[in-house]
Amino acid sequence: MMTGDQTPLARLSHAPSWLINQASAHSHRLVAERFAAAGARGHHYRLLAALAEHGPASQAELGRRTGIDRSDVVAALNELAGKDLIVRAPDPGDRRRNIITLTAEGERHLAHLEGVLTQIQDDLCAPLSQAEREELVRLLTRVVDHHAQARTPWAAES
Amino acid sequence: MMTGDQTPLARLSHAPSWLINQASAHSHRLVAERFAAAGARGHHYRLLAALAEHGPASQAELGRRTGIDRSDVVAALNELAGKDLIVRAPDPGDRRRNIITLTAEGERHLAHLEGVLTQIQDDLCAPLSQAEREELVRLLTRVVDHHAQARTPWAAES
DNA sequence: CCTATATCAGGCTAACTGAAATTT
DNA sequence: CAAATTTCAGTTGGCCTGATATAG
Repeated sequence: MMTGDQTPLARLSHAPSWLINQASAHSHRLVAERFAAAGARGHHYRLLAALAEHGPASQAELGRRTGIDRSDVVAALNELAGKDLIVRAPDPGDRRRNIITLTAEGERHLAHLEGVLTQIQDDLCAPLSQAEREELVRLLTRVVDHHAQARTPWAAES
Repeated sequence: MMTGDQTPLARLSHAPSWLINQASAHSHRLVAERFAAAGARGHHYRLLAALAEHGPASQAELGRRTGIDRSDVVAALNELAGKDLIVRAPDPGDRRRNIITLTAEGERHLAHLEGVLTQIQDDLCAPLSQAEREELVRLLTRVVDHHAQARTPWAAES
């Protein structure tokens, strides 16, 4: 005892990069826990959502849409295919590619995960008002877009 | 060709948890790159900063201050001790503990890392005005505090 | 010849768990 | 006895590189 001083670092705790990392750690834990309870993991949701939103695609396309690395796309799709949530089929028009398609079961699973994610957002942003949540989204979007653009010049805006 | 659709997911891209993770990934990469160039890593800075700010402490105390896991504190302190940036000494008043102290070289190294971190913050928040940066810090602080408190009730406010 | 795709093998950091030995 | 501290061994997820075979 005699410590008593458990306040997090004063200077560090005002640093955006520290705050973002801390917030990310909490978000990450929430996502991991809740998705694990639903039998999924972060990458699974991203891939299913990308398929639902923009339709069937090659694996490379999915990687671009979701920001998931090509290697991890392969592994995650293996798991999703093992649960019959997606189907891999060769592209007749370009035999290098696999066309990935959502199955009916994949759509059901995705719908379930959407609900889980909504709850996660709500818990994560619990201390913020609706207006503040929107402001947070707006600010983070600017930051993320700025750096995403710097890293992937091919992803130029429309 | 014919893909053209490289827009990130519309729904997902408005989700706070996704944005926070993306922002964290960018921040993480910046920190890793810049700190690696300075011969350090994320945990090193946090530990050195905690020592500078609140003075010498046991390893468990450092873990609480910085949010770094007990196991990782051990490993990071080993590396810092190997560079003579900190000193481990047994606590005469409680022989379970090590008292960790910054060396003069550790203070110099920390000062250097502070500069590196300042630059990182600036690059990370480049697209935001000063007022927006403060707002971002304010919002994230609320979120982080809320979840930190839920997880570590021992860290009650003063 | 150069590029794109899918795949595999593996590295690295961060977050974490479990267990042990020691001390309080 | 229970609890705290340090330490080690090991897992997991996410991000990443490099190499390969195949196809455009």
